[in-house]
Amino acid sequence: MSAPPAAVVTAAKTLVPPVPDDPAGRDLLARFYRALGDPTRLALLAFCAEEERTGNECVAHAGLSQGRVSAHLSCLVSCGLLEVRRAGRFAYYRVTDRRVAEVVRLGALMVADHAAGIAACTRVAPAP
Amino acid sequence: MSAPPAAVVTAAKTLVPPVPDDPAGRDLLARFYRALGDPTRLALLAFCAEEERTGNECVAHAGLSQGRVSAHLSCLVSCGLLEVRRAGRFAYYRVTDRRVAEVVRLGALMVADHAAGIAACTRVAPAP
DNA sequence: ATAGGACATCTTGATATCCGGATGCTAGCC
DNA sequence: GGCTAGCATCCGGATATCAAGATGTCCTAT
Repeated sequence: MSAPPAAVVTAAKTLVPPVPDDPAGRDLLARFYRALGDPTRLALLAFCAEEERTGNECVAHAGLSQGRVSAHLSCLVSCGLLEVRRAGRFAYYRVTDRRVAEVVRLGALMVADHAAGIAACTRVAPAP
Repeated sequence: MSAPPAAVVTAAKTLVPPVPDDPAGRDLLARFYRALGDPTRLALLAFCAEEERTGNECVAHAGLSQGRVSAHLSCLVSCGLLEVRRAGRFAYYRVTDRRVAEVVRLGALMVADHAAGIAACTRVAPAP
């Protein structure tokens, strides 16, 4: 009798990264989700998913101060959720990674099923 | 010529919820991702994905105070990421929704591609 | 009935994150 | 050269979230 197909098992483990075992890896993953955990950034993601947008367009759409929107956009870019293209004095932002839409789609589906509980979750502190 | 298949389009919109237009909906979605945005909760999710775990087992695994771990577990339950089964004085926690694993898998994939940027992202404030 | 274990909740600090507004930097126009 | 527009970054101030430790509640065993 032959040994089990170890190579396949190894490949599966590599292709499907679980929650990391090391604290540093978990912290990175948590940071990634926190980048998605702000309503303004979600609105900007949706806005830049439709088509390429300039910084000023994003400011107008978000309705916040220019400095704050710029910081949000920088966050989204460095976390890999948004891409930026520089041309002259303009910056064009856009969603290019299909996985972003997938993550948002799954999140929206789960929120639809648990809206009441999520709204009630204070995450640790009681309501004032 | 006939009208476009409006029914299909409507169905698609319903089946694939995008980022909500209303601020309240976006806030709910953001809250959901923030539930995933903590290293301790991610560790608990992974722990309870393997098999059913009691509260005390979770406390031992997380290495935090019992009260804190209980609050984290409550958060995960009310956000639909974890399910709880009560039996006597014990509480058994478990991941049952396949979408949880999907969201985590996608997040881990994106983190693998943007680890450096995520680690550098301060989300708004400069490094101390 | 009483004692002890398993969970949930409350209180009190310490941090992280958010915000508007001011300041700085570079590109394009007169 | 001098000016203005588009972005990025810095500066406090307000709020949300996290953590430990104490306290309360319910269940089980003696």
